[in-house]
Amino acid sequence: MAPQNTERRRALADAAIDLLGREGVHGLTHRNVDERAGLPSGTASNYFRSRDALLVAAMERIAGLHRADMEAGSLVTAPIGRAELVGIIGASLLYSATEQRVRYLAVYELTLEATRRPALREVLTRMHEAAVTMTVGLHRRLGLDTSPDDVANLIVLYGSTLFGLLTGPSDRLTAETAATLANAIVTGVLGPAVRVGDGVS
Amino acid sequence: MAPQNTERRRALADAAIDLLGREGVHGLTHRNVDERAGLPSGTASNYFRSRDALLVAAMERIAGLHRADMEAGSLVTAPIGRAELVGIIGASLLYSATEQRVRYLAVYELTLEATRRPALREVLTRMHEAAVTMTVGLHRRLGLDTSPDDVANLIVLYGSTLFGLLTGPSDRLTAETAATLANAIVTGVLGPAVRVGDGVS
DNA sequence: TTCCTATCACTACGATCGTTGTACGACCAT
DNA sequence: ATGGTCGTACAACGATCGTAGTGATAGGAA
Repeated sequence: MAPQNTERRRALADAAIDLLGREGVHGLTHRNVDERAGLPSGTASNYFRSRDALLVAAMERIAGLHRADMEAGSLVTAPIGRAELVGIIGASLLYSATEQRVRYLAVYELTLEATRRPALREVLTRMHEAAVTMTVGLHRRLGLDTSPDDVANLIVLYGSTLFGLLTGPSDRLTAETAATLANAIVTGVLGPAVRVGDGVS
Repeated sequence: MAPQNTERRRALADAAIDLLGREGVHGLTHRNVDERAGLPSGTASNYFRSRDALLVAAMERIAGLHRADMEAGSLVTAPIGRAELVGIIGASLLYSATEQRVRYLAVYELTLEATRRPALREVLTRMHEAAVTMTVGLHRRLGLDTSPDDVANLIVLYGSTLFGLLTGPSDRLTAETAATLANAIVTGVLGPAVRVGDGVS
């Protein structure tokens, strides 16, 4: 019988995330999760009956953490312009690639794994859709009229860029690089310079 | 003693790549490689004494294939402009994400794994440097004076974007998306097009 | 020919994998 | 207190893992 104890489930999911980010998919085993969480062996296997369930739990936990981070970060309410958007994106890139490095490495491990696991893919898709919705709302609150399509493109490009930042040489992991990339993302998606009727191509 | 038979090594490396792309790092085992290559079990273990060696071999084989593709693709010698560069990059993105999907999924599996394996990381770094050198040469031959730094940025962004394309929903895998992304990459790195009569403030 | 050496197919080993099952203990309604 | 339910700890299963080692064989040197 699968226990419900949510606190312990969370602890196990956190351990799984840590494991994924540090050791990769290949290192994610029930026993390793037990060990990393400091719980008696067999516990993870007890809560998540299959390896698939473990992966899904990790992904869902990350989704929760990501959402919390986004909500905490959306305290900026003043109307902003293009430059400030670039600033926010750049800062977020740097934060995710350094402070939350392990977490987002785990995300990309799971992203790759989702290619072959329908269960994971579904969670990932939902997470992406939620992110788009939230970000559109955020942009509105910031006084930006970015279209949902453009927001989706920004998010995809953001995610891709973060991957590059995480896996690239560590000397590239600077505020400067992040700023440059953020500018490239925004300029690339939204087109040059902010004008009334913005041009896409 | 480790056999040298280069043809068989290549066959095994190809099987490893296929396995990485289709089943992920977790699916790469000596025995699976044997099976996929249609060789008696024990062969892969014979040629590549450790799992690490297998991963490195796969990475190096991909580097070779990638280089070959690049050289084959650089037959375009006429001087080109910004639009044509975008076209080439877009076509390349689409080709890599569809025709060579498995190969490049393998690349990203290895990229993530390189985070934790010095041997792999070194191969990957060399591969990236070679790509920059080659691409700079290609740009020169095409009549473009893109700076090495910009080329490096283009490559990083290209790689990141390809990751996004490979792992995103399959309905995004179109020539149109590829073209849009290619334009975003070029515009983002090289800045907005410098055209006469363009409304750049 | 005969010997030698490199290459090969194949086997063996201990460790660890994912998963399932069972027995103990805490808790709650009665 | 008692009976029953649920969470937990732990053991055990067969399968598969990474790796090392063992003969057999084939082709050139002597």
